[in-house]
Amino acid sequence: MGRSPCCDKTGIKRGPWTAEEDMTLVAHIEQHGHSNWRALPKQAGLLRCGKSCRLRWINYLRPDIKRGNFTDEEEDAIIQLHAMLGNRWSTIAARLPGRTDNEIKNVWHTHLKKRLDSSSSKTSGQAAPKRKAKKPVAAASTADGPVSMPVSSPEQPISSSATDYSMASSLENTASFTSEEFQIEDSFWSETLAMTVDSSGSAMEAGVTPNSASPSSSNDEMDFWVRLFMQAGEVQSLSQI
DNA sequence: AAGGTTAGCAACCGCCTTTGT
DNA sequence: CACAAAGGCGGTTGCTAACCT
Repeated sequence: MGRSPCCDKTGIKRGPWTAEEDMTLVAHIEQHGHSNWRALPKQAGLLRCGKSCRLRWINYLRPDIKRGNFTDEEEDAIIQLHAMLGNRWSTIAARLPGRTDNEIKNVWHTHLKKRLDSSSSKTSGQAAPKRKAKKPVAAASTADGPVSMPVSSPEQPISSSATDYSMASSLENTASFTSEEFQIEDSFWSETLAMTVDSSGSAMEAGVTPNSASPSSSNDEMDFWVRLFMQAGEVQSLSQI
C-alpha cells in the first residue's frame, strides 16, 4: 500500500527541543490531550513533526518519567527481560515503570551489553565506566542556549501541573501513577526478578501485572509467552547469565 | 593546556501494525 | 475487503561532554 511520509518536512524544525517548545507541547497536551499526534503540532503552534512531538512527550516530557541513573535492580531486570524478550524494548519498558523504551535501549547499548560481554569473557571486575557520573539531565542545548527544564530530574521530580497525572511523592521508594491505575511498591523489583525464576506467576496474580501499567493489549500476549518460557524452564537457564 | 578519542543520550528514520472509512 | 492514515517500535545517527594522552 502507499505510504505517505510521516510529515511534510518543509518548514519542519528538527534537532534538539528548546524549553519553549517543551512548554508549548506540555501545555497543549495538558489542555487538549494527544488524541492526534499529526494534528497536534499545528494545533499547538509547533514547527515539529507529529512523530517528533510524540517522541519528545513519551521519552522526556511525560510526567511519569523517572529520570536519573538506573538502579542495579533495574539493570538486572533489563538483563533478565532482554534474555527473555530480546530487543522488545517497549515490552521491557512496560515492566519498568517510569522508564522509556528509548532509555532502556540506550542503557542496554551503552552499559549492559558491555557488562554482559565483560562478565561473560572474564568474570573479574566490572567494565569500568569511563565516566564518573551521568551528565545533568538538561534538555537540548541549542542555539538558544542550554535550557532548564520544567520537567523531571533526579533531584527534582516532576511536579508538573499535568491534570491527568500525579507524580510519586518519592521516586526512590514508590511510584504511583493514579492515571495509570497502578502502584509500584518496593516489592516490585523483588517480584519482578522473582518472577523470572518462579514459574507460578504469582507476581502477576498479585496485581503487579504490567497490564495494569500499560493499556497495551500486546502485553497480554507477551505475558503469555513469558509464562510459557518460564514454565518451559527456559528462564531458569537464562537467569544464570 | 590542547587535541583526540570515547561514551552517553536525544532525536530521527523507516518499517510494521492497528484502526478507520 | 481494500486502502489510507496514524500510531508505535526498533535501529541508527549525530551531537555533546567527559576522559585520555
